[in-house]
Amino acid sequence: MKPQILKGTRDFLPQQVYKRNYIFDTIKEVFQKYGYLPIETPVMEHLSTLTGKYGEEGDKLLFKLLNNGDFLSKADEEALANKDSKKLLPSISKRGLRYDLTVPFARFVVMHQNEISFPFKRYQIQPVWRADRPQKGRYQEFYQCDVDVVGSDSLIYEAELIQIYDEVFTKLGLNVTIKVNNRKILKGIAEEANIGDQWVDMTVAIDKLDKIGEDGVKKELLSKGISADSISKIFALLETNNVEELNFTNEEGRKGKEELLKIHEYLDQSKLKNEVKFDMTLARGLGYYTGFIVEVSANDAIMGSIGGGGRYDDLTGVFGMRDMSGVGISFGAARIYDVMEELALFPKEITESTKVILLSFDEDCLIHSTKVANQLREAGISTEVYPSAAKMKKQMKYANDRSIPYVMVIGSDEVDSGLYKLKQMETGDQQELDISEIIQNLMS
RNA sequence: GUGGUUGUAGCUCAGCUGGUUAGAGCGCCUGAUUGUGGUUCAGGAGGUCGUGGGUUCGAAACCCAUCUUCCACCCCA
Repeated sequence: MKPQILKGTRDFLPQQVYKRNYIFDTIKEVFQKYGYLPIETPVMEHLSTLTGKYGEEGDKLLFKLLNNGDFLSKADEEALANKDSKKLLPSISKRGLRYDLTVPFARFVVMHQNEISFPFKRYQIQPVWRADRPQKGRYQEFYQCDVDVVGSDSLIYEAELIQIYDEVFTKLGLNVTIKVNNRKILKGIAEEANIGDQWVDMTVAIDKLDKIGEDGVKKELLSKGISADSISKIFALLETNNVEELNFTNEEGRKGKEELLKIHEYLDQSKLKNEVKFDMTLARGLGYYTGFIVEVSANDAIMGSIGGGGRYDDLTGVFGMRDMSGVGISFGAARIYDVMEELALFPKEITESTKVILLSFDEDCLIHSTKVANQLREAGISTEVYPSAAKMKKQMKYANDRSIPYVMVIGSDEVDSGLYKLKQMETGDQQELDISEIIQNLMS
């Protein structure tokens, strides 16, 4: 049998796991500093929990799990006979893999509302699955790192989350641009152009501005039945780069403008290292965002967004809990990884595990090595023993290949004298020291 | 889901319009060096040409299917 891995999924080698953990650890450290609490949810959910939350496209990208047991005997016979997959589905699949962390979180909040205090600040780092066609930086299985707050509509959290983005990416050594906008502004623009009911169409179109250009967007808007008059009004408003200069005659737009200004006021109290840019063409797909929206892209690499989020006024509504406003952001760990790899931003130390390895000349020395190794481990030093008295060249090569920074060579002379040779692999320097000196050396 | 693209040694790739025994570089193994890795030199191992079918006297090459890679769209982290 030929070993194979599913498309869009990957194995992780030790070095890669170290690097990924470095990203996770950095993110967690910042999350915790702002008082966010960790939770986890199952990889599987009721299919009904997931469907209908991500739009029609999203439903297609959900991984569905076939029911266990004799699923065919319970299948919808009519749908089966007609080969109507869509109709057949509910009768043969009741479970699906989670598509993101936000919807399971909404379910979590409703189910545990009496066990948590609001505003509830949580973070969650777990894999999600999408049956998308894979490309570079796009996988079928990938980790998301989400931070959300539910139970408060205070704009302080919008500012806080931007600050978290800034802090995490600064720590990782990535230069990023944090683009912000507000769905209410987009609605406001649509209303100014008298196409309030078509604001979603408009939003989808202008989101593509940097991709298909002004003419492309105009064409798409026309095809949606939006008048040339409305289109010129929309573009007149989009010219504005400064939030303050935006003048709305409708309530929705004014509200969006006020919110953004307030967020900036809060942000003025912190010193951000990265640019926060108001971008009216930022739309973001997910249907449930209602106010603030944000997206992060790396400045020094060509990659889609490496993070995004926004506010959703009524996420828990579908689960029967009203008036629960939430705001959250997500970090795309796999893409951050790819960008950091491309820019060689991972510190060298993070992939180091074993600090020293003991090499022995014969079986007696090997026994002595295990004793020395235990002394080192007791001192908290990560130590390995080469498992046989193979040729020194072979043992050395192993240490070299594993990038173990120090080796100790144990022969009969060393066993007798209690003085061991400690060799630093990078420089090739070798010193003769006793065990306590070696411990001292390796601890520093 | 639509259109395109890719797959040959562990890795990166060459292999002419179908024609003997499928190559290179790097890596790997052994030795030069029986108490010391990285450099050098010598030798060696390693391939169902993604998989299944078809065309042909003959297929890595042509055709079909399928899986995979990457790209554009859609959407998104």
